[in-house]
Amino acid sequence: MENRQLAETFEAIGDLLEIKGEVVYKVLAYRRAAESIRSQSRAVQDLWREGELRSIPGVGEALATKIDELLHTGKLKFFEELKREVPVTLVEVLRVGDVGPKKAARFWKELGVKDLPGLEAAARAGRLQGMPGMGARSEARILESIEALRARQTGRVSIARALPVAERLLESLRAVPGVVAAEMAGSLRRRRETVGDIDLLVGAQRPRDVIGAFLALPEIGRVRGQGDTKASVELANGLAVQLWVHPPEHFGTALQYATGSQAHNVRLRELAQSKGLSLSEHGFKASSGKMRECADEAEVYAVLGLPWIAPELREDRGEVQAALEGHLPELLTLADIRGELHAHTDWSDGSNTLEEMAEAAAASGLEYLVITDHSKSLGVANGLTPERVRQQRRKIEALQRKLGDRVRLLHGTEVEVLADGQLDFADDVLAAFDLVTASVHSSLRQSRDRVTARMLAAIRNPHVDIIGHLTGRMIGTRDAADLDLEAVFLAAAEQGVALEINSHPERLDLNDVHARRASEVGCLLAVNTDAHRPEHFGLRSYGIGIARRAWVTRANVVNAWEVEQVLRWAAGHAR
DNA sequence: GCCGTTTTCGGCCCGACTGTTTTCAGTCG
Repeated sequence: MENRQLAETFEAIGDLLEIKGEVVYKVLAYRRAAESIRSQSRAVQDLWREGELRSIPGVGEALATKIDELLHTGKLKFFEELKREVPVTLVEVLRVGDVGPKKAARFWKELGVKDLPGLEAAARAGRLQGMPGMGARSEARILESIEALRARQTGRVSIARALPVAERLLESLRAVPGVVAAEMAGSLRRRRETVGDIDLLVGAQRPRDVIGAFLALPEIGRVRGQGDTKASVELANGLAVQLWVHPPEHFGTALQYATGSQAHNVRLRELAQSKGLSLSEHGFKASSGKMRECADEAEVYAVLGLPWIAPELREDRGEVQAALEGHLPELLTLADIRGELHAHTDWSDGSNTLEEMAEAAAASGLEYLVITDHSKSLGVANGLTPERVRQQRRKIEALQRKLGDRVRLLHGTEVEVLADGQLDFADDVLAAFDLVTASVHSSLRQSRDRVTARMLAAIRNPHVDIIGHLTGRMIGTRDAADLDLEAVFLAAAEQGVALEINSHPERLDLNDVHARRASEVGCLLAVNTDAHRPEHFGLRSYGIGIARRAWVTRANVVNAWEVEQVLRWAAGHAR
């Protein structure tokens, strides 16, 4: 059983317990454990075999026993009994805005509502209004929320879709009179791979004026709520946006609060309490009632005795402890990247010529570019035969003479790892490349053992330098291949083979949790764009976000090295 | 249900907004 399934089980238990009316701290304990399991860099199943379940934060005696039962039998009696008590389909009702555990429980007990269609039918029939504390407006609001939920399909959107929208909104807000600062916050600022909504924070003396100006923007579709300091809207394009406005004097605490994550904020507030302070978005309140405001975010951390923590780390994955101990990593930045190791041209499935891609690389400030067109078996991508590989090499050499020292071109390949684990080029063909990336594009649904064996075979081929987009997942559309990641990471570390963080926003593969584990066991990484056209070089910032979320530093990122070091490594890491 | 340089028992973050309320519960982030 995978971490994701364990986390989902505990999450469902938390929801059902909450509907049942269990004490809130027990509910929170299940949720915290679920989140902790989700962000575990190792497979819980492995920890279980090693008897290390209790090392997972938030897992105590009771939950360790439950994990043990789940992994032994695939089932959990406690959960099965709970489902007999409370219909598990009620969990979907909680996803409706303005419906929480209390209302869900009452709809169920008093109206017999067991699932989402049941709730909708009850609302349409006017059966919700008239219940204590519920009027016609509450009922209409719930119907609206159900429709919004259906229209959005999945609740989360790609960071690449949300980020440009957020930037345009910030530009509009900065133009509003009285606005002295406007920043994005929330999961967007933390650079999660997908975001549930866009969170924006503005610093201004007269918040109400800013909110009025914001609600008048042409992009706004529907206003979900508004007050003196915050507004919640849905844009015409369906994205949800939240705006907070605070006076500049406490912009720092407000930005810290709005950035989250919630679990990170809870840690900070606990830390504040231990110093006799109460931390909120408005500032630190001493027991005397005296407020200490922070205009700057770094000051918030300083008051707590911490160095500033980069937003990408704020997931309650050990960053507060690391900050307390002075062990925060010096994170990779976009400026650290010197070269691109994975790019395609019209020789295979890219859109542009060698020369156009080389010019674009030079223009974007890259020192070197490795051309890695596909190999012959990837027919849909017009993969290269060995003969075309030789032709391409001559072209690249000629182009290099023309380019001079503006950008260094290297000849590489993205060679297919075939269904049987063989590579798509013979060893003598592979040996002639400057750099070899091996990737899987098909037969991703093979059994765990077979996919893992293919990857291990590729890693152990002495010519392979990098494994491209390891799991093959496409966010929201294709699941990751079932792989023994731990075995792959250990083999890659041993062979000195680098693992790619593919920056394409639909891939982001490795993801943050996996990249962190790979890095922990000593793997080299490469933050590549897999560019198929010049604009794609700009996607690297998304890969950098993942690398930072994975606590990655410059030293073990191959394309942060100078080109000569890359070539020495490519020539010599195999044993 | 978890957890411990205040504790192995008694705590467990903090505030805004909404709707339907004459003072607050529920939801959300």
